[in-house]
Amino acid sequence: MNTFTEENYLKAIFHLSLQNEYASTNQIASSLNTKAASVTDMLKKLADKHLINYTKYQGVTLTPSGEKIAVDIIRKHRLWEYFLVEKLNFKWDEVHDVAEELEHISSKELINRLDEFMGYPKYDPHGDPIPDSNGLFKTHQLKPVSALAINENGIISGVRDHSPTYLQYLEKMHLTIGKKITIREINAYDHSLTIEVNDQKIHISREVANNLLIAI
Amino acid sequence: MNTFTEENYLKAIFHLSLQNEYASTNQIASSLNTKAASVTDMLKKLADKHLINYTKYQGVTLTPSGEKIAVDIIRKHRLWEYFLVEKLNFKWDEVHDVAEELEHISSKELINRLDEFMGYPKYDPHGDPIPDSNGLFKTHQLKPVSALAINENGIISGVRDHSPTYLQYLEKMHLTIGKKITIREINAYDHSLTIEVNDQKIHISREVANNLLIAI
DNA sequence: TTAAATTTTTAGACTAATCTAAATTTTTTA
DNA sequence: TAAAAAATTTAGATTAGTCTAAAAATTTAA
Repeated sequence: MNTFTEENYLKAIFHLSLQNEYASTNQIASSLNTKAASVTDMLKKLADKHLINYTKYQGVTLTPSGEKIAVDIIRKHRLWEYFLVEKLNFKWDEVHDVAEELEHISSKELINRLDEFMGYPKYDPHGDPIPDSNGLFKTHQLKPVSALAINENGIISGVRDHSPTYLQYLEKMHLTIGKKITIREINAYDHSLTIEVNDQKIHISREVANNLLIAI
Repeated sequence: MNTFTEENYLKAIFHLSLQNEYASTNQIASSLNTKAASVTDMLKKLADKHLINYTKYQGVTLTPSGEKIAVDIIRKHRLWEYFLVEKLNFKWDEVHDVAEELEHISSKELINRLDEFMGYPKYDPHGDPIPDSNGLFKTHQLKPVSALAINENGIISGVRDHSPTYLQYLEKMHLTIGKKITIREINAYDHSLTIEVNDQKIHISREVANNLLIAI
């Protein structure tokens, strides 16, 4: 079994590798709020355990066994988030920190029964796909709202920013997972948008549109 | 916030103090599967934090703030056990180890919502009382089945041994929480008993009867 | 009531994870 | 393409929790 800290490193490397194909020491340090020197130490340890591919100064990728552990943690994180929202009435902006703790509970039996209890959900409250017990999950194709043209429409299916402030803002604007939106106007100067949701026109900035994702 | 280890020490001291009024270094060591020297170190640390009353060589008791933390952990442990059995269909002999992990999840919000979700249960699957969010709980009066006389009856309300083997045995004999039993025969030689449950006579040893508790 | 047995504490060491400061390597840029 | 900047690693400490072995205190029992 691995420590919580090792699990957090593997998870961070997994997420960073999705964007960049490999993770650098500084990226890992900043995503874990730690220092580069601490990261180097841990990378050596994870490499000794054959969980990452590591060459000094060259960044790291996960080995298959490292990836398995990371995906397992992500499965647990997302299932717990679903549980918190669907069963305990948490808001989608309140679940992250609690799930960060719950994801380290080790029992496989627990997580599989929780999955069953909830009816094998496919997506968490933020639209992120939940890996099944074999670690398999669809990476559904998404694009930002800012990539849509006038009069195009789409279903809100994910977010690129998981911060409470952003999620609270979306909630207030009724821009939640599953909602259908249509682009009505695009401001040529600042790229802000007027969009239609629930038959109402609302105005959102480019920044907001960039972080809001639509199913392709 | 305290570490998992500190929480486990406080919980162990709480449980030992119920039986003995104070906890000794060796008792703590054996209940935590660690060595006396390690316990002494930790006792100093907990005393510095004013969570225990500690005088060298004299054993320890919890201070009010130490007890509050211990009761909080016990509340979480028992609520999670209830959840595992009632919602996720775990057996009563399968929940202990998972609850040992879950009890350290820190969110108060989580545990209070879980409590609400389950309808504020008063007892866990083994009959132990669940403290409420203020740390209050009834210590209901219980006595072992071995203290009953012939033809006396009672409702099974708790166990003194929480080991999986014992719980599995009780389950097999239908000696579960809430069942009504009547004493029919007491063997003068080995103090084993013939008791009636579900209109069936079964035979149990003195040891089994000693660890099975009846409401007074 | 003193010697033996038991319990507890101290001393000193080890591991995991972290840090700062300094050294080294890689990347950028002029 | 060499000097400057940035990124990364090494060196040496620190903290939490643990251990073994030895010393000290308490309890038991002859």
